[in-house]
Amino acid sequence: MPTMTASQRRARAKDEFDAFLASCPSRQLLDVVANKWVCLVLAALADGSLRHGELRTRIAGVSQKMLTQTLRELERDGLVTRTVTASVPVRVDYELTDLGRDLQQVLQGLKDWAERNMAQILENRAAHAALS
Amino acid sequence: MPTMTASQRRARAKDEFDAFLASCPSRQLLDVVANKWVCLVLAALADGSLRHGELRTRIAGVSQKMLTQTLRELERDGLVTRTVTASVPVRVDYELTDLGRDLQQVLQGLKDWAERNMAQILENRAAHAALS
DNA sequence: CTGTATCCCCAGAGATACTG
DNA sequence: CAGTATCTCTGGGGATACAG
Repeated sequence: MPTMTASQRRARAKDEFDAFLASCPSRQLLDVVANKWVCLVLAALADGSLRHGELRTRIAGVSQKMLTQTLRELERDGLVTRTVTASVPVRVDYELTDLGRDLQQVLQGLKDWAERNMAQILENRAAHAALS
Repeated sequence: MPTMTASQRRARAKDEFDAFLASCPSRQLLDVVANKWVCLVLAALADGSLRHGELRTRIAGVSQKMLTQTLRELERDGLVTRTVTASVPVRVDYELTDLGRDLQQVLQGLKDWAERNMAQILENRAAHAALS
């Protein structure tokens, strides 16, 4: 029964391959931090806990949906804590855990690099566009 | 003429807002490095130049299309150089520029962090899943 | 070997409206 | 205020075929 066998084999191979990839630590971290909003939330929380609404204000451009979604991920991964204060209205604070703060330090390195070298990159980009 | 005015205002506001955001250096860098393939290519080139095909082999899972596309971006931004050796068959080598090497150093910090702490994150994730 | 051109699909992200 | 639930739609990215 050759029908579909080729594509099935490919699908199978791909699955095994994906499983292999999924076991690489740095790729796993990439899946977490190679995400705009994750980086921005961690940066926003760098200097203290913030409420949901404060985060929304600080991180210009984030939709309410993406913010909540990102916070859920970070909470699940033990990078931020979520504290609910039962009052009216409800108050929810988010704060970096030790692990989260540690990761943020590393990300801060990236931010510093950006501030030092982004201009150069833009310059290269412009030069490249000019002669093309 | 109130018709469409509200949505037009919103669209206008969004454009201005996007323009504002686009001027932030760290966000600009995020647009570059918050990309799986960019990180992986830079990592692959960390210890020397590689040919197109070698990159393809080293970076498991990258499609030919995404590899070329990523390399074009990196070249445009002055992070890698592309050297064509006219022969049969053609040989093309890619190598980090000084700027690219510098950025890679910072990214390496992320990789190191991943190797140290990814297990902890996975543990947190599992614990969180267990009690939900 | 290296790279371009096409087609196509679906996950991701925004918009909107509603609940505790 | 904080969060959930849907709907929609685009564009990123894989597969494929072809070219220098």
